Amino acid sequence: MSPASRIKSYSDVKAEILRRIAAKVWAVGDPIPNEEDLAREFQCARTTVNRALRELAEAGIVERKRRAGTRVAEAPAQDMRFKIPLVEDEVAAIPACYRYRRLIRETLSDEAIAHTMKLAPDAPLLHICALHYGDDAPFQIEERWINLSAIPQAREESFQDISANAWLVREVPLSRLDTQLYASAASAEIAKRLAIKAQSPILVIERTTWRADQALTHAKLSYRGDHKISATSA
Amino acid sequence: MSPASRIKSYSDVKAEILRRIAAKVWAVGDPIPNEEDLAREFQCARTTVNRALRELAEAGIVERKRRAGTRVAEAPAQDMRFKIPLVEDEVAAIPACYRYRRLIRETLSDEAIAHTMKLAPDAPLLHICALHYGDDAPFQIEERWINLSAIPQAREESFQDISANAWLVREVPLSRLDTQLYASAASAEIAKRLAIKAQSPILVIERTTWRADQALTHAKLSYRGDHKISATSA
DNA sequence: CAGTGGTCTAGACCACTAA
DNA sequence: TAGTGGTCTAGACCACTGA
Repeated sequence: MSPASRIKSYSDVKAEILRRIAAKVWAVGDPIPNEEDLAREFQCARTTVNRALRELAEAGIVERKRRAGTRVAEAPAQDMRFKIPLVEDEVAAIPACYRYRRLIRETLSDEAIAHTMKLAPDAPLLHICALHYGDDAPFQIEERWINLSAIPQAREESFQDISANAWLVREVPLSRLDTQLYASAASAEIAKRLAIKAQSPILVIERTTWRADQALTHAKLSYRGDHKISATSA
Repeated sequence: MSPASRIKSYSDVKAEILRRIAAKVWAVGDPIPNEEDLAREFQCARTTVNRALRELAEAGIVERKRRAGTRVAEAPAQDMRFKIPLVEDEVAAIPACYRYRRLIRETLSDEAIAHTMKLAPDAPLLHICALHYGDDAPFQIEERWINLSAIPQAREESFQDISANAWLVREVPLSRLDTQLYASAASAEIAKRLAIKAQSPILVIERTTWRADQALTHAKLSYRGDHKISATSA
């Protein structure tokens, strides 16, 4: 093998391991040497090799099991990180001029939403519907249901000047998100709001946010069909 | 503050920091103590605190700058990891019986695709079109263009029994992916293949895979509109 | 230019689990 | 039960960069 000429940092170790996998020195499914042996070969501390392998495992490149060792993963890295920024920033990045308009604010109960949020069918919800514009063209419809038992302070907020999304990011940081993404046909109402034809394809993101297994909010974000979500993965 | 009763591991440190952010002991935008001070408070090694903070920074919860210190991030963690598995596994997870059928295999040049792949307009491409079924219902259309200059060995493969996707994962591991995701209306041809009505909404994933800035393949994966992509994020 | 985070080291103990 | 990865420690040097 190569004399491990200048491998010093954990990222060097990562790069060298990636090189060997790409060059099929270690093929998919194959075991690779244990941390101690690699550390000896690369003349570095085991900690350094450990960090390299740990990060490769997080990225899905290798699979690690105690006692069984480390292997090149079978289905490497098919997962991607999509960045879903605040709409404000999304619009600003186009670039376009951002504008926000609240359409609806009401307190109600909704059986279907409550079910999704795992709440009692008659749980009190604050329902907000709003439009986000880019350069005066409708960009996204945000429909939001807030669990008032969990976030009572939402009662005090009009959401006239700040979107529920932005408010929640400030007010209730660090919630866990469940996200679903799918294509749908625009209903008459949605089509009107997005200024497209009824039955046009739209892209929908549905999200429920949780804190400690309690649902805080549910959101349905509708985009025109031509809206593209991008991601890059190493 | 709390006497830092039983904080021993880096994940305890993470949890405690998250707790303090959620409890607004440290509000969004605020600086938090440096690693040495935290290590003293938690009575652990700085390395332990470092790992906790590093992972929180990777997750977007905090922002770190040398000399300037660590702060609670302004727009915390709006990014998600979507897992896009091999179709085979996706179908098996439903669960349904997976079947594959190749529709087209041809060598051609395509200006638009070549442009996307940053190749010469007349670059030779291998074009594969195939259908993935779940329980005999069309599940996904895979259209694939392979850069034959980069992957000449694809000429030898019929893709009759193995999908381009599965073949590529084995043959060309570790490529970088660019992904785009959007909603569209089914063309007559696509509708027929997916056994849906023309103009129905479909979900499209387009992906280009790269190795060292050279495009290897481009893929267009079309799903019925009701197909949902899910993700969870801490 | 001083203080912060970034990383490496060498050694140790532990938890898990496959052989 | 032996071998692997998982983690902690204490100390050190370095790179960056904002006060």
